[in-house]
Amino acid sequence: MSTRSALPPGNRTACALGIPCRACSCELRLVPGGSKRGRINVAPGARVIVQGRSTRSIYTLYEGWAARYRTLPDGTHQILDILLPGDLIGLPAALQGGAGHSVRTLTAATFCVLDANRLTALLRRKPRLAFNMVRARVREQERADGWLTVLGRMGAGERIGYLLLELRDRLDERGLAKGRSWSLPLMRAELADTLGLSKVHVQRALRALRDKGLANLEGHRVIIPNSRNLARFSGYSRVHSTSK
Amino acid sequence: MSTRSALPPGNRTACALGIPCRACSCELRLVPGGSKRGRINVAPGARVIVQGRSTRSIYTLYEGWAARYRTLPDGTHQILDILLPGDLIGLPAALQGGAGHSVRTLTAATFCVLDANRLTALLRRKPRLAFNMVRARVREQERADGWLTVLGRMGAGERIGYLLLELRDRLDERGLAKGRSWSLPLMRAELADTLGLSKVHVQRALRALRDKGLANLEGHRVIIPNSRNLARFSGYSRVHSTSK
DNA sequence: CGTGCACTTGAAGTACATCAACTAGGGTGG
DNA sequence: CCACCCTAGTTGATGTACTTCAAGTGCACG
Repeated sequence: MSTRSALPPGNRTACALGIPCRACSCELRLVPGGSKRGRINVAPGARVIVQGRSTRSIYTLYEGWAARYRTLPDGTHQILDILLPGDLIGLPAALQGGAGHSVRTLTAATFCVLDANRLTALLRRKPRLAFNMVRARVREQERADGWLTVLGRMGAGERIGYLLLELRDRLDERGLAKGRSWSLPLMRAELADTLGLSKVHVQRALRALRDKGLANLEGHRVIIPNSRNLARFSGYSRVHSTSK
Repeated sequence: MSTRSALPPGNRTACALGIPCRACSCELRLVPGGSKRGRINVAPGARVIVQGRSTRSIYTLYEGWAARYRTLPDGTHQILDILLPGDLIGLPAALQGGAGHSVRTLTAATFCVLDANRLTALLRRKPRLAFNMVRARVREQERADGWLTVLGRMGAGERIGYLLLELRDRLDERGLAKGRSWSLPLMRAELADTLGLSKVHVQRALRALRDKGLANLEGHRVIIPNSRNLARFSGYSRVHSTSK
């Protein structure tokens, strides 16, 4: 657990609820009537949210990586989003009594647990909090729009480049980017399920990217020699984090 | 304009803001400090929101169809969503000072215009309104998740079936579905841009669907002989509208 | 020292895109 | 009225990006 980096204290931009944080990204104790329940540690591969089931808790990811995904009738998966420290988890499962997706950890992880009822009550009473959450949801939709475009219109190499650059920027916003080489705890199959490709073809596209000198993924270590080149190639452009 | 159907008065489920409606789906005059500005009529093909530009207004579509889409550097398009009467338009352009997409009308259309500043002020003061909007955004994300899965994992025929069924259900929620035959004001090129396919291949997949007796799209008239069959084929399942 | 799993590479099939030709309405000017 | 064009739709032929099946490698763990 110590090798993975948790969200640095005091990071507001990454906080899913837009609330000033001290000890942790979801420090709801700072809010009157706060609803924090505590933290839980979870092994890699554990399912935190199960497709179709409702929950009485909402989570924020504090440390480690997770994936939000949908399982199809034929048993295949589509990963809808890679979740990083600071991300909010379980809003639909709590608000709508069941989500159309599951969430499972990709690494060992720590979650902050919030009481769903108390959070929704809080949302009703605190317009500022709800407003921040609307803004956060709008921003998430913009990100989803990007992925719709990627899956609808781009080839395998572009998809991989887009994913790598977006992950790097999201890590960077959270103060978790180390430089031009960083660790990506995703297996080939999980990359494939994210990108809408087969495992085999992900492999070939990775090799092509390496041959072109655009990106290098050996083992689980990412090296992007020139991110501007890769951005141009893959059509990625950073979306500014809504300041404040 | 008279042939297109507007949102029936009093329809709450389809109201983008979750507010009881009387004369119109976005009747913000019912809310204290309401921010309605009036309506505008727009010709088919007009751009209401332009990618990258901010707006001082937010809109709801009152009558007609529109498309939310992203333009790529090479000039191609990806349609991110088909907008129907009752849908909210321009939240990112107003809240974030610029959206990553454009919106253009597919038919002649009428929009209700809201003042963005006054709406955001309202959101800050009225937690109930903001809470409703969070719920609406969460539901929209679930819908976007479905499309991510469709584009990532499904073939051409399934994509078309999914689109037709989802549109029918969304029209139905709004009281605009007429029966088993209805009008779809989308050209082949727009279908292609929605589905992440080429115009030509959309054509072939349509023919295959007709040959299988699953769906019939002649001109701009849709006939689905047995929607359960089509739903099974295309992996579509209706998401219940959040009651209340 | 096998046994299993992630990864890698090769060969063959399929679903899609692209290019190109043709058809059918719908408007316009003569 | 017809000759004209313009655009949306349709169909055929060919190319390509991706999938699937299959075999083999390297490493971790008993």
